[in-house]
Amino acid sequence: MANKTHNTEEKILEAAKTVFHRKGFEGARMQEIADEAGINKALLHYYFRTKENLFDAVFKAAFREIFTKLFMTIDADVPLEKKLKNLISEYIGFFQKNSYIPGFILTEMNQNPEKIISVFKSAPVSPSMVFERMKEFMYDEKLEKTDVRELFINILALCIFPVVARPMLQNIFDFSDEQYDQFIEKRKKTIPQLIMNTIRKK
Amino acid sequence: MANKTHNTEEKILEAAKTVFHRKGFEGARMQEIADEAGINKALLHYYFRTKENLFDAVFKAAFREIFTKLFMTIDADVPLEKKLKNLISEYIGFFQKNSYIPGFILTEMNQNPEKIISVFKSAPVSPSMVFERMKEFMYDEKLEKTDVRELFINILALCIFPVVARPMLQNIFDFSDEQYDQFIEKRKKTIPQLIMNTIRKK
DNA sequence: GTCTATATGGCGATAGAC
DNA sequence: GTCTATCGCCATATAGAC
Repeated sequence: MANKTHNTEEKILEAAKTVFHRKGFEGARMQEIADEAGINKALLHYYFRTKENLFDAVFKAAFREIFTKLFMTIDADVPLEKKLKNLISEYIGFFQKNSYIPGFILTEMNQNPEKIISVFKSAPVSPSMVFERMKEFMYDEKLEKTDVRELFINILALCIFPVVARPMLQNIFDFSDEQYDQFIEKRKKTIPQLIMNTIRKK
Repeated sequence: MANKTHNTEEKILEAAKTVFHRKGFEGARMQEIADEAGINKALLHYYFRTKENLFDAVFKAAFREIFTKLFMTIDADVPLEKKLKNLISEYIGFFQKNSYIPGFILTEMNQNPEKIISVFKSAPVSPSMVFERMKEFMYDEKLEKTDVRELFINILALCIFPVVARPMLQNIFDFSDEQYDQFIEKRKKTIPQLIMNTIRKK
């Protein structure tokens, strides 16, 4: 007979994910997480002992998710232009399904940088690995002299900002949810074009 | 003899700005704000009654600051290419001096979108005014067929993301504070080039 | 207007029964 | 493993003297 450890633990993590993503560490309430999971508050502490432990688990998962995705797409064996297109398109697609993750990471990064950086260093897939992999790949191609760091940041900025600033931007443009989704969808094509413009052999 | 209302009120606002920018609404403590202002906790409530009132004042100020800056630069009477260059360069310069503001706005926007949107609507300088002004201006020029909304978002993304994601990026690239500042400085030139590439008559 | 002292409530965490 | 009840603390907010 299987005990209920895994079931309950996963329910808790799922609930914690929802609440932490929406409210951040300081804003989240253990009671709210318990309600979301359909269990008692004491049980949260039985499984994770402290709010901080629970948060760490959620943050690490979010972090792994977003950078594993980046890594996989960069590592595929296809030509540069195609790869950039895939990278950007799949990355944006990922955000459409996981729109809370980027804001969550940026928020906690700004409010507790030291702690968050320690997560970077211990992570199995680190941002710097992703960046190094990208650098290697870029040097293999004959391209316009390009600062790869700048390229890296530009791609992330163009993909992530529209997701994170969505409440503001949607309001400015007076877009419905559907219209904004379509707008993002269109960027899967326009961002690769914009990026290729900056690195293509003249 | 002037009473001390304005002096004290300004001291409080200045202190609250510092603490809220660093910790966000939930993370900030009234005691910490009082200490920062060199006054007593009870006095905060005498002037602003609730933490929320105090926060609103700070948020509105941050909001006004960032969009007034955008508006001013867009509204200057110079040719397009020059204007874009100024806009981006001055906007980035503004962030170098006010690096907490973008992260602060994004954080609170993600954690309480409804409330934040109400600030947008009541603000004297609204983001949509800035956007409309930019749109008018773009149509006066003969340019590559361009979605002005997309252009607007791209500029904001490229300027703001490196500031907001600084803790992560600085860690990835293993940059010192000075090196990262230089890196941002360089973007005052490269971002306008990149943007002009996308809209210049072919 | 500014302070000290205190009320009030909520939150993370634990004790202990089942 | 899961629950109810409760502790102890800390944060916002108020009362009231000066």
